[in-house]
Amino acid sequence: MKNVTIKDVAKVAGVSYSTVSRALSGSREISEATREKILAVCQEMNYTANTVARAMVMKSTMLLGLIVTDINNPFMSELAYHIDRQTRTRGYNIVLANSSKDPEQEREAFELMLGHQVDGIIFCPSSPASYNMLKDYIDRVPTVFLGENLRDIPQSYVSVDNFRGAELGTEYLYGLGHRKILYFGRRRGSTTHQLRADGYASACKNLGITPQYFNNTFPTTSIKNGYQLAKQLFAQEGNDFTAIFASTDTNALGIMQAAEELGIRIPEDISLLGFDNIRDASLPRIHLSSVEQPFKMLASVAVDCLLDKISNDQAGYSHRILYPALKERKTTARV
Amino acid sequence: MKNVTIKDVAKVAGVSYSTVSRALSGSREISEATREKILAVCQEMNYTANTVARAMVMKSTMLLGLIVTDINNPFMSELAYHIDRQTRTRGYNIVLANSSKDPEQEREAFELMLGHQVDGIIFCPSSPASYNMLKDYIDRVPTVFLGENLRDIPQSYVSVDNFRGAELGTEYLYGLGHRKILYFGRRRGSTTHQLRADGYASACKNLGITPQYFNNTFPTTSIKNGYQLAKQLFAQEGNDFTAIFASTDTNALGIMQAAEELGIRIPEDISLLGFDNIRDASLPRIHLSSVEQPFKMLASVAVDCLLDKISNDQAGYSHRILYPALKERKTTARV
DNA sequence: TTGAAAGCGCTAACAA
DNA sequence: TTGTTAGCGCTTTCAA
Repeated sequence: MKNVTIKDVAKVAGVSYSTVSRALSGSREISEATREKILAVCQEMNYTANTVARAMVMKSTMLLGLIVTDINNPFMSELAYHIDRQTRTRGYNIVLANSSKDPEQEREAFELMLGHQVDGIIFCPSSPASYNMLKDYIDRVPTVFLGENLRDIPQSYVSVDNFRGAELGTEYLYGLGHRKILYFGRRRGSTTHQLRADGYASACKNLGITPQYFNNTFPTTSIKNGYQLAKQLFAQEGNDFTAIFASTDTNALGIMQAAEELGIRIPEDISLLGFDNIRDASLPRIHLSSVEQPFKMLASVAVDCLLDKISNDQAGYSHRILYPALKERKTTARV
Repeated sequence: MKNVTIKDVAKVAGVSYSTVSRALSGSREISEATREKILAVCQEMNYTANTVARAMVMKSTMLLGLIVTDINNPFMSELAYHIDRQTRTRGYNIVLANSSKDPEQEREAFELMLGHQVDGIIFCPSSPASYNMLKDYIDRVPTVFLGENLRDIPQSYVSVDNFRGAELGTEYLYGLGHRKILYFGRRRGSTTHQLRADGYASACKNLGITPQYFNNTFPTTSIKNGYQLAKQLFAQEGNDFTAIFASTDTNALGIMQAAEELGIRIPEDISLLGFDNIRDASLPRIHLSSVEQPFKMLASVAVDCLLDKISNDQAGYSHRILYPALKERKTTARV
């Protein structure tokens, strides 16, 4: 399985190997005749340029690292898909790593990416705490954080406007006639979640309604956790709400599952609104209304931001906050 | 952002750079004292070995290509997750590419992977036709096909036993009392789909029931296509079945959507069985019964198979066919 | 046990 | 327009 190199091509074409390099790189300092001859030989010999060797001298691998918590998570695979599309058209390839939300694995992933000399990293952190832990790495390679709002951290990140999204959702529910809205899944240790809870609180205040919270006691958010939480919620006395605003779609799905078991009808008995608009939300029978993260846009802004950083070392950093939109489906109804 | 190299370390440690290399590679021809000193310096200087340079001389990048049709597809992201886990523990990283089921993009992906000198490729082809089209590439790099059964093609692949899976599903439905079972989504151009349809036919024959088919006229399988097909199915005259066996879960989801619109109740009016057991099948309100692909096992067998091939060029090829299992949920009921 | 030097496949500066 | 050569960061003989 010996690969054919530029030297093999040169030998066959009867030129020096730097001439072959020129032909391949589209240099103008070469005659049209030689170029064509060389290109023909390349074709014939099935020559594929060795990007690794090129990387050594160019100091660019055309590889971008993508560190996600879990590619299996629809939120992440949605982003990954768009990131791959965006970068491929610009000649970059993606090196993927899952962190499983484990800081140690995040560190490992960075280490690996650096070893592979990726030109930059798109990093979906497991929590804002990742920033401090990985600061040293981030100084060594252009990095943009994606998905998590890191507030005033001096690094580039792109995120949806979580505060505004929560306001939007609350206002929407209010518009449907709901006055008793429970915010489900407030969680510590995540700026994103903090902002969402704050947005909800702010909207409640403006609307003149009383905020109610049911907190997420788990360190992460998943359907399963949402389900267990929801069971607790529904089991407790004195509930008084007509709508639930779930902090994430996965939480909302957990609520649906609990409601289903308990015979609580959605939206007849309570309305349910999610946040993220993951693919699952649009599935038949689910039809989850949700505050939408503009995945494609998030991906493309993150990619642009990273490539900017790569081509211009001194560019500083930027925080790009995108607007969410409301996706109305069938889990929300007028009171 | 200049990276520290082995030479920088050597200078600080006061040794030659080949000594540093030895310390790092765990060579025994070095004194314990020097090794420790060097390792300490590496630590202190934040040295990360340049895998690219190492790859040049070792002729191994420790990179594996993963070509999927679409990482956004739960079937694929499921596999990708497990593949990443499996390979990471063995020191490999994943370069990801989406083909969008487009043969031209598959070719491009191979070209890119070869350029990056990946040590091997796990390839989830869009169709069996991919094999012929990409034969030349496959000769140049260890490759294993995943997900699609390529029958007697002289290349390694790992796949579930689609024939047996379809038999299993049919038998299960029969056991529930169903005698009129419609096979939904038979499609040309995919061995996988052919085998599933054949397995169904075989089971029908053994069971003494009459097979009924509703063909997929689209070139691909998706919820949307399944939905459109199902609308056609339900609109036609003379339907006579109590259960539908969908060729894939995505098709089944499409059927659910159509049934929902039309007020057809599942499983009260008809039972519905899927194939693949993608993550969506287990969602609340969906509860799709399905023939399960053992994703984790598929991934780990594919990884083993590929690493085998990489370490032993002459290993020939192998076809690994895994057993499916039946996952019973709530879309299937006794007649 | 350590150092010197060749070479992996390529690009780019310099010569011709 | 083309060829020669140095060198990217590393591993690995071969000498010392």
